[in-house]
Amino acid sequence: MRIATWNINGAKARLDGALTWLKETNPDVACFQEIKSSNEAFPAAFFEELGYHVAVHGQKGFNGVAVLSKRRFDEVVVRGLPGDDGDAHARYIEVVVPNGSGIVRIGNLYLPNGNPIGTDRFAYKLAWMRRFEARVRELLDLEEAFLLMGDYNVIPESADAKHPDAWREDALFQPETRAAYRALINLGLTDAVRACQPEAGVFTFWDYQAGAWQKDHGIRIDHILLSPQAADRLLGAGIDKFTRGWEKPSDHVPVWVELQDG
DNA sequence: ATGGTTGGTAGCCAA
Repeated sequence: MRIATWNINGAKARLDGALTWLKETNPDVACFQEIKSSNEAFPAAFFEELGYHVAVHGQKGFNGVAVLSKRRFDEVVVRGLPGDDGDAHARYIEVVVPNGSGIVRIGNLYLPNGNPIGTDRFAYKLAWMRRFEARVRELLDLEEAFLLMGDYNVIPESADAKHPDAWREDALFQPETRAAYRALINLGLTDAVRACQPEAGVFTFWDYQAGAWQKDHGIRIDHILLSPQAADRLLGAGIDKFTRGWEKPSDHVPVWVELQDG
């Protein structure tokens, strides 16, 4: 089964592009981030027409995540990242979908950007990452196949940026940010794209500004992390770079994995 | 060093 993630940067602005991409690549599951839409305003009916079941954790104007699945799923495990009842940002939704005779759990995340550094926004990013690690530890105890995918807003290594020095003062490339991400990997998760495309210069984001796309000034910040049981089933991973060249593109491109059916 | 662009929403914020 193909499972994909895409920061679409606005469900309304990207509706045509998202539908075109779904028809062209036909993922079994698609996770969207930055839908910038309430649950009510999310255009679920258009996706349902393509055969998807839809679960949304929306927020008007900012943030917001959604999961589309061709296989019917009953279980939305959580809406909103656990661990802080005072956090109103819609940045996490977790579902369980069928995979053959088994199941696969999918956490769809939109990790805080955290800029500028030295502000409460950066502190919020790091606190969010600590809460996320706590959730990952709970999931690992279940010893099941799960994927944690989305816009991590983390550049893991220098090889994940065309010009790493341009990001030295950025929240996405701070030592604390990278250490918090590394801590997740060190729990035993597999970075699917790293495993399948270990070369430098594989990017998922190009800024709208300053001709970043034309100059290939990209970064890799959208990731799919696999539990050991999911990694056992990994057949391939890739990036749909072609969408960045479309009319009215998102500044992010989709990332996907192919998993063996269970 | 600055400004460059896009999206959502209503005179700016977030990225």
